[in-house]
Amino acid sequence: MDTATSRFTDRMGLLFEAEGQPPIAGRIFGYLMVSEEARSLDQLAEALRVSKASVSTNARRLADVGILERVCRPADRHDYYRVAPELFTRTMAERLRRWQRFTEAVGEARRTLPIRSERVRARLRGYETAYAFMADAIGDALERWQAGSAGPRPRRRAAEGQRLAHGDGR
Amino acid sequence: MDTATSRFTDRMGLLFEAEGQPPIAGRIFGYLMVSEEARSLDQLAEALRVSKASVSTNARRLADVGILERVCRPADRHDYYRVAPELFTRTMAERLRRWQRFTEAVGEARRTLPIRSERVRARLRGYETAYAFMADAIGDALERWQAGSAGPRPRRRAAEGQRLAHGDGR
DNA sequence: CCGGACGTTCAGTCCGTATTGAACTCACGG
DNA sequence: CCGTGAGTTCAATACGGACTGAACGTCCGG
Repeated sequence: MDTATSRFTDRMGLLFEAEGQPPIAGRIFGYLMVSEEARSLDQLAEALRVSKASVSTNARRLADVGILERVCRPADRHDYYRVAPELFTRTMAERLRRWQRFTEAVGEARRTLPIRSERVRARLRGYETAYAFMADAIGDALERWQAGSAGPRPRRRAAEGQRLAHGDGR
Repeated sequence: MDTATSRFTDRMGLLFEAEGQPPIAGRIFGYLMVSEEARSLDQLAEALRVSKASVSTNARRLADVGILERVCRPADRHDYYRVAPELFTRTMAERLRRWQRFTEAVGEARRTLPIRSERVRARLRGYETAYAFMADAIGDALERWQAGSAGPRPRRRAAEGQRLAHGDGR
């Protein structure tokens, strides 16, 4: 693996670490992102210089979450992994679930906690509606995206995607 | 602190931990969410049964990130903390930044890595546009929320992509 | 039946980091 | 000037979890 790719995988490892996940998971993910074909556990272990045990557990976990996909080939005893085809919608859905967990916790608190202050009650209600609003918006956007990208081979890139300046943060 | 509230704060601690942040930070946040008034460091330390040192560092960090707000009262040497008034938009903006960091990493990889496969290039482009699209959608929703929360009941489901003027300086 | 090549599991180690008690700084009041 | 009370900083500790090497189970080809 060349040094540029290694830098990229390490960066992904850091991003994953910042999200509370093991760094190796991020590095696996990064490596598979820039891999043409699916990779076996041995390939991953060798490319990332980590034990096969780590690769095994982490890759499986990533597959459980829906970030990776395990693919088996006939007459081949290896397991291969690649980034899930529906990566974007899956991760977005997962993010949505986290927000909903937060919103649930707030809602349950508002309903069950002995809160005397009306101001606090109003505040909690405000959080609930705000986060519900955002979850709603994200759900809508997801649907729009799926509707747009589900069509037969979008020949032109979605114009919306180009509108946000996200580059040159260096 | 009653047991129900304690359960809630612990739950927040777990949620924060799942996000890769110290549990005490989450518990402070949870406790302040259901507090009528701002709380001093001592009050927090006593309510959560943790050292004042932890409360000090964690509360300050939360304030740095914009989740809490430190409020000083005249003729009172205590520091008080409360949840930031703009909590929702702040956390949402932070989340947006994280997505952009990811998108940046992907974009940089696409531009600088020696990728031979055209399929991989296309895949990375796809990620970029997808995540940029979502960031855009979230930005729009945020603006709608901010515009609406000042006025009456912003309850509105956007059926199709509706573009509002971006004022993006904040 | 073997032997080898897989992936998985598990005890052990190592490292980071959350948390703490104590020391420290600083401002104010007397 | 002290002494008190506030927040901060720091060295030490405890804890969790990531990672590993080795053992294990399993399937396949011979």
